[in-house]
Amino acid sequence: MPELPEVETIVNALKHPIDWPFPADTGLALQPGVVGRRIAFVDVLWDRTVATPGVDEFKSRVRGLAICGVARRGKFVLIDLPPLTMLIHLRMSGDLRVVEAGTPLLTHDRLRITFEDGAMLVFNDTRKFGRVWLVDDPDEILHNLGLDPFAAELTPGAFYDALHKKHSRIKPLLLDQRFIAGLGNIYSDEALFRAKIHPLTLSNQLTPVEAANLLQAIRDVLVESIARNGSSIDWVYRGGSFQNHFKVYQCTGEPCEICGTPIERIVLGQRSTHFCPNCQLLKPFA
DNA sequence: CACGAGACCTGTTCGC
DNA sequence: TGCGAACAGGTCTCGT
Repeated sequence: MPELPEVETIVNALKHPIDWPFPADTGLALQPGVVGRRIAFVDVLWDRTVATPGVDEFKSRVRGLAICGVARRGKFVLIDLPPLTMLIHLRMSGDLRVVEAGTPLLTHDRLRITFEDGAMLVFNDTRKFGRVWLVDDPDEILHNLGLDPFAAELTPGAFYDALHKKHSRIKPLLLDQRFIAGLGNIYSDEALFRAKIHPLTLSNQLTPVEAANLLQAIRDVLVESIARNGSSIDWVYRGGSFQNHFKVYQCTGEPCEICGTPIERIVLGQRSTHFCPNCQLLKPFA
């Protein structure tokens, strides 16, 4: 489920007061958080979930550490465990939940952290793409990430300059986490639609006004999604509702909300790409 | 440097 | 009904 709004929603939930009661279901919004809890032990149910260090060292190094904070960087969840940092990437199907003592494991649980008070933080990941790192310095893992879309340094001018240093089609470029950190397939398509930019447009063909519009569209769509706890699709359900506000993503064949033209789907960089062929005209290559 | 293909995984949905 | 193909929120690596 994880693009920036979904990760942000999960991180916000992990920051909840730890004395909140556990809800009857596994709903995200009402679960207690983890900040302040101390780790008793860790169960690794799928070894490859642990990216670094080795499973045994991972387990021994986190034992006894207390969580002092939780944050997001791009699509990474950062768990501050002085003197270490745990990083979690949910990839395609990862999910985190906090459960009370005695709660049984679910089918696709891959890693479980049990705290001294009995509560548990569980990483569930159907497709096994998700990874967890334990490092001294988070920059070991994050050093290649681009700016966060909300970073103050990412001014319209800076965004325009970055676009013009590249000669890439804009859609795959937005998915490149080294270029900008946090966008995925949904929000790239939705932002390009809002900015009326064709996904095949070359990045260095965008004008300053188009660049500014695109940056604003990215921020707008992310803010709106975060306000709705992100998007929930198919069997990966987190209680978000932004999927009800998609304008193009998975709307192939449906009329464009602006002009009525059927939304088209193409494959770009091996990812489904959705756009309105009338609102998002492709400029002739210069 | 830019891009496409293949890997890594499991599950659901679609088409015949 | 059955069965294989296509597809799914991500990212890495390799070859051209």
